[in-house]
Amino acid sequence: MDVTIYEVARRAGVSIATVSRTLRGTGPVAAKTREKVLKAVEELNFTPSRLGVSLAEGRHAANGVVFPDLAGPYYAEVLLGYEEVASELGRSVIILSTKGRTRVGDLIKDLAGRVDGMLIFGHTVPEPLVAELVRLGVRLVFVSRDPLPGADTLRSENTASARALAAHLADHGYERFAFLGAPLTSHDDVDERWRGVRSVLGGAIEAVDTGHYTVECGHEAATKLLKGRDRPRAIVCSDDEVALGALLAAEELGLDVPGDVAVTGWDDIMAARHARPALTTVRQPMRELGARAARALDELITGVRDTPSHHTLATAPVIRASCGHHPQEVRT
Amino acid sequence: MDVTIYEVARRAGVSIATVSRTLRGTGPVAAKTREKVLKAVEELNFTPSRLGVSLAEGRHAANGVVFPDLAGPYYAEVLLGYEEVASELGRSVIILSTKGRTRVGDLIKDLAGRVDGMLIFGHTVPEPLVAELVRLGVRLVFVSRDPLPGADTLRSENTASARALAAHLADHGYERFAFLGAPLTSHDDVDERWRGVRSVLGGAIEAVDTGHYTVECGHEAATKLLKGRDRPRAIVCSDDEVALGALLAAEELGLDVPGDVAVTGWDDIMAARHARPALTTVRQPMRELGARAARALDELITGVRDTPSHHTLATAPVIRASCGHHPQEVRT
DNA sequence: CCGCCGGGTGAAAGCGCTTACAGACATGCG
DNA sequence: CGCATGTCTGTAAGCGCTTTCACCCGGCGG
Repeated sequence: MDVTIYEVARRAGVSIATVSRTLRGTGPVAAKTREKVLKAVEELNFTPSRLGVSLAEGRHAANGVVFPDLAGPYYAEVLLGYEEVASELGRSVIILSTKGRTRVGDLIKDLAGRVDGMLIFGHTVPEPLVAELVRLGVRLVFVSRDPLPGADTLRSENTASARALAAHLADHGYERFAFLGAPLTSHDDVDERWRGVRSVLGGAIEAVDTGHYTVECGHEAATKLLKGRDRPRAIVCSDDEVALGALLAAEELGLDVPGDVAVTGWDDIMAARHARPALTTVRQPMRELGARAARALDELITGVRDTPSHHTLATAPVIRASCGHHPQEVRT
Repeated sequence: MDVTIYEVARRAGVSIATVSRTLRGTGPVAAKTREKVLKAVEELNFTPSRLGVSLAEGRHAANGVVFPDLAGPYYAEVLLGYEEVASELGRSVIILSTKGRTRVGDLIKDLAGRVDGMLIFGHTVPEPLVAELVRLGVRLVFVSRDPLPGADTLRSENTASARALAAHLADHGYERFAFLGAPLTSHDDVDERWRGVRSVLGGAIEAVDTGHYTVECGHEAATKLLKGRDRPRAIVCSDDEVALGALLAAEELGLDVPGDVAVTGWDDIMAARHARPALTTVRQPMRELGARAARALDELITGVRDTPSHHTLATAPVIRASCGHHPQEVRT
């Protein structure tokens, strides 16, 4: 990777400008000259240095993606959708996970210096830093957070599906519910889900904090909940991983799902379909979320659009076995 | 992001060389000068352009990761382990998925121009291109492929664990087995698993091709297999996703697992533990695979080591419910 | 009092490319 | 035949940084 445009030019007997023009198709080049250049390029196996190109062009042709973790399938799926489109658009994707990182600010700033724009998940980045990035003119797209000025936001619908899910559970005839989720403080997806559910179930549902959205935390919180008196008849979980933890807890306690207690998740990750029993959840178009984010970012970078856009993608409940018995078996 | 080192120098009343020296701590700088420079940096909120630094330094401080897909949890996990260490070592990671891509060669070459080295999964990249990359002097680490000259390889153990798994199944008293996997042609992980299993079970096991390592392919192949006459008593799957497909197939056909047919997977992905029934599988240290790869690549790049190394990480069967009934319940 | 040494600094040469600008050379027209 | 008009090509100025080299200057030993 250390043959430069100068060597090509020398070998072809032309100037580096001509080589550049030939390769990029900018400006006129005589057919004979082009041929000579291409031949030299071929022989030397020349690939323009990305660094040189970027420096001269003043753009990176790369995007960043910032996420808290890749452990669950959610981020991986969105990332995948993103990468596919970004690559199509000729941009590389640089990833940055913030989990367990100290000095996230520095990492983000370094990243900002390597890309033309970035996708940031939810509230991964502290608000002041977000403001600074916006001020610096970094093109930003946020996935799954509430709209903010100066950047695109993209998320999937929560409230309506939460209502639909709650209504479905109510139809099963249950009367006491619990909502298992992480801190319900910030304006994030889970908060909206909680509010959607509560708007239907009202005082019949109580919120329980799990700390994090993981199987372990769900397991722990559910165990406590199910062991206690006044065990809820149905547990609505903030996401699938917490729900899987709840399922495990019920199993260990010898409780039948959905006979003794119903459980629902959110996201429809791979494991949901295969769980014991199959998990009723809400499907998020994760890959499309990523794909749309990539296109949005591209618009921002190329300047096709300069006013922030805020979109919400539709979601839908996926009714499986964990929420209760259904007359005719539904299979997904 | 457009304040340059020149502006800082002007504001601090020094030359750009001094600014650079101050910031990088290379060369002597008088305390008073340093202070002036730092003050100017602070006021202008200066961050050195990554492009400029890289061009001058002749290195990218970035690594690439090439994988076929991020759909399953396997790649995501390895990637996560990789990113964590790479970031610790001050390197960004650029991802490239080859799934459904045409002109993979160009993509890889472009990537090669953006990084100091890369991690490539298995046989994602066509062999001639691998050779070219090696020839070009790109630092390479391959994960889960057989050793090749000129690059590091890192994989997890297959044969011994496959034998152990097969022995365990034999202990259950089964006599007819099937191996469900993708084309057993290349020298890859699955091939080793197959040979390990067969070395124990001999003629009692037959291989069935699934085409791809996906739930759908596993489902399809297993359905055919289980519907046919001479249904095997146990199905050893090439990986967890195929196994999940097999589990689904058995369920649909009204067959009890492990009562009517036993099923095992490989990888111990998240869904394995939660499957109906919990899936017996082999645990691969996915995250560690990634972490080790990152360190190996770093050694290659920094020049600490220049001879390729080839390592194999240990794996172990995880016995759960899908392989048969066990006297005392094992829970993981 | 002289010469040396070394800390501190700046000028300038890259790093590999793109592109504005200008020059060279044909060609076509009046 | 002269000139305008193109077409093609080369020169050189960046892009933002690192680093070598040379230089200046004060302090020290001789």
